Amino acid sequence: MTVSITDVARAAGVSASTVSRALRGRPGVSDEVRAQIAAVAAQLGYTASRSASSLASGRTFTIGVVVPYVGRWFFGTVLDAAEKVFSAAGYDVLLYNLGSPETRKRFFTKLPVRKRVDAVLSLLIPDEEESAALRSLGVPLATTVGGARPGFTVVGIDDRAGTESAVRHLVNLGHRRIGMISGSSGPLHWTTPVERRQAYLDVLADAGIEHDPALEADGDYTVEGGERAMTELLAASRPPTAVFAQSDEMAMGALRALRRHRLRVPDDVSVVGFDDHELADVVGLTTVAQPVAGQGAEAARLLLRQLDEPDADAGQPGQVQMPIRLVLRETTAPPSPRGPQ
Amino acid sequence: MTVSITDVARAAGVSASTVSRALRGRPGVSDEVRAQIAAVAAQLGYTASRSASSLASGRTFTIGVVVPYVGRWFFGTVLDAAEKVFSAAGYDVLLYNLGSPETRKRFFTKLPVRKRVDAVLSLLIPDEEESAALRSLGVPLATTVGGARPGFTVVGIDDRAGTESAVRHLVNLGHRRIGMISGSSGPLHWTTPVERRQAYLDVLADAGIEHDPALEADGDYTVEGGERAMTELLAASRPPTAVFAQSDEMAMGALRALRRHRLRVPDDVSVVGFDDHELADVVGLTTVAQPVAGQGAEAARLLLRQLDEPDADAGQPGQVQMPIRLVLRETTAPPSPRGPQ
DNA sequence: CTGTTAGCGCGTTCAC
DNA sequence: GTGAACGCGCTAACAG
Repeated sequence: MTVSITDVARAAGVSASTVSRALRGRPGVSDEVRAQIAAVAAQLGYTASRSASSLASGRTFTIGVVVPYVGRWFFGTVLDAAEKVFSAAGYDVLLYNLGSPETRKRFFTKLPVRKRVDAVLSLLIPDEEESAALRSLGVPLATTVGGARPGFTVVGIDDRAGTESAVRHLVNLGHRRIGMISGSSGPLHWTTPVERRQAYLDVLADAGIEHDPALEADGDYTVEGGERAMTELLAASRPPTAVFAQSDEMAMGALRALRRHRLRVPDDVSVVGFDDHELADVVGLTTVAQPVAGQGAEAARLLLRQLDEPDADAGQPGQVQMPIRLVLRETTAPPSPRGPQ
Repeated sequence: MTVSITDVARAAGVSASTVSRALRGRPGVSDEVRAQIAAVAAQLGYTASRSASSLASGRTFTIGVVVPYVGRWFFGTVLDAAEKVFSAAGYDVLLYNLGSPETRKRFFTKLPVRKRVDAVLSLLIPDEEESAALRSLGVPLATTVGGARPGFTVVGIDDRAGTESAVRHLVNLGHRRIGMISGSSGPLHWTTPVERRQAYLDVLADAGIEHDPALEADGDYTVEGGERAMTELLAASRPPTAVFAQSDEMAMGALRALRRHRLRVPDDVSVVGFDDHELADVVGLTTVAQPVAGQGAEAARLLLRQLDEPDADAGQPGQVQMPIRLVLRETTAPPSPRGPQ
C-alpha cells in the first residue's frame, strides 16, 4: 500500500539507485531520465522513508528542540521562529516539552534524541550534567537562554544592560523605593535572574539608594507568582513606589495585585517589565523589549550553518548578542508625593 | 562511536534479538538475563536507533502535530497538553508549524510525515483536499478545532452554546446595540466563526433586537485585528454599547482601542471575549471559558487509544464535546444611559 | 528461553 | 550515465 523506491524504479523502468540519485538532485543522471522519474514519483505519490534514508545515510534531517513549557509566550514565540527557519531548510522539528522535573530527568537520562536528530536547540538551561549529556550526542548544540556554556552556540541579550535601563528609568523618575520581582526560584545555573538582580543592585548603589531586602520577592516567572510577589511587597512596612519585574508576565501579575489593592498605576505605583510580551501593549506596560522571535530564528540559522560547514567543528561555537531597548508606555510615572498608601 | 545493539549483545554474551526482546520488555527472556542486559545497556549508554527500529517494525512511536501558529496562546497551550500525554506514553512529537500559505501547501503536497508518524493531531482546519491528503497517510487522525469531518476524531466545544451565553449575558444587562468582532477572514471551511455568528444572530433575534450589519467587524483572531475592528465599530453612526469578541485576543485589542478613544470599560462599552486566555484575568475580561489544555490532552488520549486498539479501525472516529462556562469579570455592566459617547 | 535467518527501504560504493 | 551488490541497526519469524 505504501509506495517504495523500487515501485518507482519499476514504473520508470530504471533501477532504485537511479531513482535515489534523481530525486535527490545528485549528479550522474541524464536530464530526461531525471524528469521522467520525477514525474513517475509525483504521480505515485512517493516520498522517501525518512527512517530508511536516515539509517542508510546517517543524517536524519531532524532537529530536536527542547523547551521547558511550550505554552508560555516566550518559548512559543522562540519555537515558532526557529521552526520556520528549520522547515524552510528541509528539516523537521522534534519537540520535547520538559515541564516537570520527572520528564526532564527522563529526557536527559534516556536521551530519546540519540541517533534521531542532527542538532539540538535547547530553550531551557541545562545544568552541567545535562549539558554533558547533550554534548555526548555529538551534534551541534545551541541555546537562546542563559549565559555561555562549552559546546553551545548561544544567542542572547545583554541582561544587565536591559535591567539597568529599566531600573535607571525608575530612578530618573524620582523613585527611591524600588522593588524587584524576580524569577530566582529556578535552578542555580540559570544565570538570567542573577544577572538581572546584580544590575538592579548596581543601579541602586549607583544612585546612592540603600538596598532593602524587603523590597525583593520571587515571582516564579508566572502571572500568579507575580501577583503573589507584589502582594508580598505591598505588605512591607514601607512598600515600594515602583517595581521592576524580571518578566512581563510577572509584571502583569503585579498589575493585577495592585488593582485588587485598589492602587492606581502609575499614580500610586510604577511598574516596569521585561520582554515586551505581545500583550504588554494592551495593558500599557512599560518594558524592556527583546527580540524574542529574532533570537529563535538566529539560533536556528547558526545551527544550520554548523550543519553545513562541519569544518567549523574544532572552533568554539559562537555567541551572539541581540539588541534590547526600553519601551515607555503607561505604567511608569514619578512617585506620588504621599506614597503608595 | 555510537553503540549499537550488537555491541550490547557482545558485551552481554547474548544475541542481538535477545537484547531487543529484553530491552523492550517482550516475553521470552529470563529475568536474570534481562537484568544483566539492562545493566550492560545502561553502562554502555545504549539507546535503540529509532530509524532502524521503525524501519524494521513499521511503528515510529512518533506523532505528527500540525499547528497554524505555535506562538499563539491557544495553540501553544493545546500543544503543551497534548505533548505531555504523548511523551508520557513514550511517543515523540514532530511539530509542523504551518503559518503561511506556502508552508501549508508544501506540507500537504509533499506530506513529510508520510512513513514518519503513527498518528496526526491537526490543530488547524484542513480543507477537503488537505483532509484527503491526511487520510491517505492511513493513520489515526484527530483535531481540536472545527466541526465533524470524516476520518477525524474531533474534540471540541459547543460554540453556539458558548456564544449564546455571552451574548445573552449582554442582552440581560440591558444592551440593545451589541456589536461582534469576528474572526471570519479565515478559510471557508473553518466552521467556528460561522457557528458563533449564527448563535449571535439567534440571540439577537430571540431578544427582538434588529440586526445591524454595521455592528459586525472582522478582527482576524489577533490583538491588532481586534483593535482595528473595534475602531471600525466606534466609527458607526450609532456605535455599540457592548461588544462580543470571538476570541480573547481580539477582545484585548478592542480594550486597547477603547482606551485609546478614552472610553471607559464597562461604563461606556461592555466587552465579552471567548477562550479565557491566561491573561484574561489580568485585564479583568469577562469571557467564555473553554478547556484549552483539556482539549489537547483529550485529543491526544483518544489518538493513543486508537493506536492501542486497531480493532476500532472500522468504526467512525468519535467526537467529544468539552464543557464551557461564562466567566464574569469586570468588562461588562449595564449600558450607560447616555450611550457610548 | 534463546540464537539464526531474513528482510524493513534506502544510500552508497563499485562495476559496467 | 546506469545497475548490482552491500550494509545501515533493528525487529520478526522460525528453529532449536
